Amino acid sequence: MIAEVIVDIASGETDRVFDYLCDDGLTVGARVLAPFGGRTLTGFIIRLKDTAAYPIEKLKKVAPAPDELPALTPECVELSGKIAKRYLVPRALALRLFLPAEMRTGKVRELTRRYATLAVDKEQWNFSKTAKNQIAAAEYLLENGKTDCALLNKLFSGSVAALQKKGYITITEEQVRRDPYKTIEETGAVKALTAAQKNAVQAVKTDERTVQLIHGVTGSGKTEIYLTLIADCLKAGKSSIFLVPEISLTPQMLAQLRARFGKNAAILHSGLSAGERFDEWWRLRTGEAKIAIGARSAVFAPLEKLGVIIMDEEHDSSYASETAPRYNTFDIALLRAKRNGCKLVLGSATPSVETYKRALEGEFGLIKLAERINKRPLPEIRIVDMRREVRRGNNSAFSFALKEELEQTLLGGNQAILFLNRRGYSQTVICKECGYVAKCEACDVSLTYHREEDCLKCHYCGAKYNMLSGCPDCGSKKLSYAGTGTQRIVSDLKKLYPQARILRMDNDTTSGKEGHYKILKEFGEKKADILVGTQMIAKGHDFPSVTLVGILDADMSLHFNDYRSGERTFQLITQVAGRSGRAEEQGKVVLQTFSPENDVLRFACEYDYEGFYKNEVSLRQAAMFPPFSKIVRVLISGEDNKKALETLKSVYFALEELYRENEEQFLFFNKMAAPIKRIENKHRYQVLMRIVGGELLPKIYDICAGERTRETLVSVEENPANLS
DNA sequence: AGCACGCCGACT
DNA sequence: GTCGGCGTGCTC
Repeated sequence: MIAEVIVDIASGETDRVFDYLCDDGLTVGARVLAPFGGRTLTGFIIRLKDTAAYPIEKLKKVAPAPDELPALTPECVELSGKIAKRYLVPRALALRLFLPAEMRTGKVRELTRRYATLAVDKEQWNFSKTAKNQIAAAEYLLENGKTDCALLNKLFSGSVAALQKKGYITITEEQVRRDPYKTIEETGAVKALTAAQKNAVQAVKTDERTVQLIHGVTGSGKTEIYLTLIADCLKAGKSSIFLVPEISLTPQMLAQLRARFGKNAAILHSGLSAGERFDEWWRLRTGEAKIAIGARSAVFAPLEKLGVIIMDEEHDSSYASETAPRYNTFDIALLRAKRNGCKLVLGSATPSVETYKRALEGEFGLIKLAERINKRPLPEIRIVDMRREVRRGNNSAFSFALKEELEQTLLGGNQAILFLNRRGYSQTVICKECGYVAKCEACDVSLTYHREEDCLKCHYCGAKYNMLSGCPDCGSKKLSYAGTGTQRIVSDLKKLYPQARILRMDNDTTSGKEGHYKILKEFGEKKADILVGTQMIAKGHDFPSVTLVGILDADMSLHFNDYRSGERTFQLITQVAGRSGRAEEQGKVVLQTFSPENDVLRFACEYDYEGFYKNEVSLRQAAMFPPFSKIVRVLISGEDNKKALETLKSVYFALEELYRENEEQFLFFNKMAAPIKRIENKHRYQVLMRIVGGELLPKIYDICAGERTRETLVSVEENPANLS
């Protein structure tokens, strides 16, 4: 047999099929050891055939890798091809997505355990009278049968070796899976579904459209719908993928899944040890577990016969990959759903504008859950005008109203969360007196302050503006272009409330994966009164004692230099508000802003998604931003600046031809340095386009695929989540 | 990605 | 005269 093999080297030069001889019995998707230019590499069989295009006498032979099954399913192999093409990455890189990283390094192996079985009948026993432990161990084996050697040694102080030496027992080795759930308490019984939930389940199953969007307010019981869908698949012998945002993989959720599905569920998350992740992956691959739960990478779970794919919190930005291949979880999920003939269920209280539009237009099924399960009202959101605070002489980060509420909360023995919205390094210029925000004249997107050039830039068209010396609207000199950090907030709070216990959670305080969890746990155990943090505290845990949420600077998100800033802000406020008042007591939210009249904030305060959507969609249409157009960014990066520039020029000229021929489909077309000019010593340039209609995209991909060189990377992104 | 092959400057 | 710099090409 001849095997087409992709060698596991992520480079353009080796990114092609190599033919090898192979023994029968090897299948597509199997990992192999391939002799390649003097060394031996791991490779993947992507096709089997009888004849080779390459001279047959020059073919070398692959050896099978020691896997218990072919590492990849045929579906994975197929999908990797599409991913490589779509995201312009070497096939090897696309294939790697489907394997746990641990498998490539080879450092982690299957765990085996030794078991002892009695080999001699009791009549033939001939122990010395002093060997009390050996006799006891033998008796134990007689009674209990096959026993773990480690246990036997523990019970009868190291008698295994002696028994083995004398031939009384035989030792067998068996593979065991590591158990990552030791610390998870199983809670949460199966709850009866409400009529609305039953209808939703039914609608998902009967509607013929592949994608189904469940739009349900916070607390409308979406999780129970997901679990029912998964349980039904399991009954039918089918598997499921349950995708959740990065941090939402909370202990509560894990406990529920564990209680409901036991060992049928495999959890893939970053908190697992390498060995655990490896074993969980294999449990899915062998079919021991039929449910994969995890963040975006779980969309690559090696499951066959998929019955449903669920994407909870569909709008969450963590579903977009930030490293090559920069895939969109939704796109991959849709490919898999179509190929498996199963449903892709999206769920959110605040769907992304794009998704909701497609649902309204009938492309996706739309299921609405308007009522909360417990019928309790959502917390009241109170807008505080920070301009007035400044005029009244309050220059601190806390409004009078917030301070009042904080005092009430502390007095009542409850907890508060203060939310600070600092995003990356981007800085927006805002007038502290009138709320004016510097925006691009051409794009209607907030400008970003660049310190090194002391200027303002638009990240969508590259336009440069001089830094303002005062507010163009009111003339005030009180311009602010830096948000207050969490550290500063905490020290101010300590001065205000010396007796309060305060926890801080941001990138600095949460070292490692355990960091988040530890801080949240402490707060959950009421070891602190106030939690101060960035967006990472917006999702996740339920804190029953939290009755106050303060959003300190809603503007930071509102005026972020992204056309989706309104959408993000609405989502954020809804999510953060959901943290307040989870138990008996009614929760409150104080929202501080310099733009209190802003539509997005108004709609968010009333939990009016429909209103927000209508408003947002008309804005997007007027400005011709997605979903009415597509932003396409071609990013060119390379260590050698000269070569990167050469590639940029070459890409630009090739694309320019396309632009000239189809000018009516382009709203914008230009080349520029990327907003972050260098990352990891790689110089970055981009060609930015805004196009209407989808016909040009494949051509853009084709052009860019041909421009990849040895030293420069070319990637294409559609509606990138950020333009850094 | 690596490794070999191959063509030009500073040394025992 | 050689040792070694890393530019270019190849790996089934």
